[in-house]
This record gives sequence, structure tokens and C-alpha cells, in this order.
Amino acid sequence: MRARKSSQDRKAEILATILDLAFEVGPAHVTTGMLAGRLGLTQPAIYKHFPNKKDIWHEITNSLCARIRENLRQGATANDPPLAMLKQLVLGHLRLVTETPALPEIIVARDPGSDLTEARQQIHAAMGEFREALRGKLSDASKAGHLHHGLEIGDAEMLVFGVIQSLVLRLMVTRNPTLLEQDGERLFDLQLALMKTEGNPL
Amino acid sequence: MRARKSSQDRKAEILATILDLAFEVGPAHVTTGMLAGRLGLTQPAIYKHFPNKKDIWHEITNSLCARIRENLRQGATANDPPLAMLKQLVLGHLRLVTETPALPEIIVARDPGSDLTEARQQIHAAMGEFREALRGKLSDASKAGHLHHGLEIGDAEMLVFGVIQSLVLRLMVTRNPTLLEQDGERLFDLQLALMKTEGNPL
DNA sequence: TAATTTAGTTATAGAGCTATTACTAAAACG
DNA sequence: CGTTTTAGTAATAGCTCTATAACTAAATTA
Repeated sequence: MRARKSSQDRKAEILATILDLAFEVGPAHVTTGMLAGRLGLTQPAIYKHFPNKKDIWHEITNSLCARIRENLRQGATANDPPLAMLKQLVLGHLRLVTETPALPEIIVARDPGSDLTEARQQIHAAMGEFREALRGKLSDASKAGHLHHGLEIGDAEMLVFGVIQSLVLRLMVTRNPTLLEQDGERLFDLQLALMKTEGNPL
Repeated sequence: MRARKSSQDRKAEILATILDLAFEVGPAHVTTGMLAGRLGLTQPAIYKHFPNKKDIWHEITNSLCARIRENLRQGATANDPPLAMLKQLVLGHLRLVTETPALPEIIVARDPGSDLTEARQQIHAAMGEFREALRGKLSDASKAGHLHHGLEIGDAEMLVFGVIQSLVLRLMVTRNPTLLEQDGERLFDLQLALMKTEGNPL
């Protein structure tokens, strides 16, 4: 019986650790035993802080969705030109993924039980709002004449989202989050330069 | 004791079914029981055809890698202009994913045991060759002056791969492979039009 | 047609995971 | 300081999954 911590501290530790483990072994394969082991506890100790595993994911979900939407609000309130706000949205999201590389793992996770089903659905919903926000900024930019006319907004959104996806898949394969933001900014600027009205930008 | 089939037929059935299930529930969550159930057999029947689960994935891996590389060769042998060959590579890969939507699931799968580890590694290797091939075609096109000079080949590769990734993630979220090829061709053409030397292409 | 092979069955060992129960001792509180 | 609360433990029930063993009957082969 060692190192007894306050419930609040321990809960926070558990939530942070489940995200670490989710990135390492995949969200669906994080066990209560692993979680406890990493915290130097026995497996049933987890159940002093959460009634069941699903509820741990529930809190993770709320926190991640909140952070996705926080980024969304930042992009929405500023009064910059639409393409600057678009860049803020994209780089903000890449920063979130860099800080929490478990996020894309959760997005593509499959789970046998229903522990992660709610998490996945909620995060998909928040990501849907993110894509809507991208679309909104692209639409504003297009109306302001900043993009090639004839460029469909839906297609532009797919291309911009593709920049993010390309980087995120590389993260999932290499397990290395460090290059995301750096390469992200360069690629985003490039993709946008290609979509802008003014001629040869390179 | 019903419907006894030849070993060859049954093996093929098992391989086809594990891919179906991998798309439905995720590769790591396909159980021998599920597999047998879908084929109208009992769970241990699977072990009359494969010594263990890992070996089923091993055969799946070989078959998928072969198909990835087959597409690669088609793109390599033709004598078309480099950007036409690039398009062939990309659309060929999207066709493969449409026919076998479990492929991206395997690429991002995490498994607790080591059943899928080899599969994932081998497929990552084949996908690395695919990206190398994209890079090669883009390099040829660039040298022939078909692309904006100043466009880094590595960046161009990320953007083209991003088109694929954007579509693949949508597939994983919507579970609907039907739109891949159709939208794929349009988005690829668009991305390439933006990267081409000749001015405003829209 | 009789003997052999083998695709299939039932039963079960053994491992890992979630969650509960009963107990223990460190904090918090009066 | 004594009582209460609660973060922790050990033990274990119950479930699911992989794989093996022993057996059975449908095909194949002699």
C-alpha cells in the first residue's frame, strides 16, 4: 500500500495515461491492467476512480471534442482574411494532433465491445464541424475572389483536408509526431498557393 | 456434418471472408469463431486449413502485397507521358482499395498479439514502393517541364498522396467504398491541373 | 467394396480481460 | 485523538478467444 494520491490527481493521471497507451498500442487494446501497471497500481484500483472502462473513454471524448471545437472557435472569431483563418484552423488542428497523437488512432479505431463506439462517433461529429469550418473559410475566400473561380468548394476542402491526412497517415506509420507542424505549414502554404488566383506562385 | 468442401475451396473462402470481416469489425477483432460462423462451420474447423491465425494473415498479406505491386508494374512498364502513368498508378490503387476496403484498415491496424504485425509491416513496405513510384513519375514530369519548377518533388508526392488519403479516410468513416474511384479521378485531375506548368487551368 | 484419408464435429485446456467482493490502511474530519 | 472515509490490495467469478485432442463420417483410392 504505497503512494496514495488524491482522487482528482489520480483521475487526471489515468486520463493522461490512457491517451499515451492509446497511441502506443491502439485505443481498443488498452487494458485496465496496462493502465494500472503504468501507474504502479493493481488492476482493480482503476475501478475506484471510474465505474467502468467506457466511462474513462467518455471523459476522454469530451475533452478531445472540446479541444477540437476550441480550435474551431479561434478560427471563427478572428477578423483576419479568410485564408489566414483557414491556415489557423489547419495548423491548430495539426498542433492538437501533435500534442495528442492518439486522436487519429481513435478516429480510425474499431472496437469489439462498445467502449469506443461513442468516442468515435462524437469525435467524428466534431471533425465534421471542423471540415464544415474549412469549407466556410474556403467559401468566403472564393467569394472574395482569392481562389481560382471554377474551383469547387467541396473539392478544395478535400484537397486541404488531404494535406492534413497525408501528414496524419505518415504519423501513424512512423509513430513520430515531431514533423507534423513543420511540414504541415509548408505543405498548406504550397497547396494554397496553387489554389490562389494570382498566377505562378513558386 | 454438412456441406463438406474441398480444402482448396474452403481455404479460398476463409481468405475472402477474413477480408470481409476485417473491413466490418477491424482486422484485429476478427476471431476464428466469427470466421467459422460466417462460413457455417464450427470454430475449430478453421484449424483444419491453417495451423494458426497468423498464417491466415500471412497469406492475406502476400496476396495484397502482390496486388499493390502488380499495380506498380503496370504504371512502370507503359510508355505514356509521366503524368498519365502517375494517374494510372493512383486510380489503380483506388480501384484496389474499392475492391478490398480492408486494406487501409490493415495499414492502420494495431494488434495486441503479433498476428497482424507482419502483415502491417509488409504492406507498409509495399506502400513505400508505391510512394516511391509516385515520386519517380513526378520527378520525370518535373524534368520534362510539365510541373511548376520550384515545386519540390517530395512536396508534390505528399499532395498527390493526400488526395488518396483524403478519400480513404472518408471511406473509413462512411464505410462506403462506392465513391472512391469517381471522386478520385476528379480530385486527382484537379490536383494535377494545379501543379501543372500551363497557367490557370480551370 | 473395403481401406484410407481428411473436413468436419464436440469438448476442453489455458490465457487474458472486465468487473466485483471483502478486506486494509492512509487521509480527512469531528 | 478517535472516527469516518476512501484509495488501495488480494482473490476470484465470468467471459471471450486461441488452440488441441479425440472422435466421426464423407470423399478418395486401391
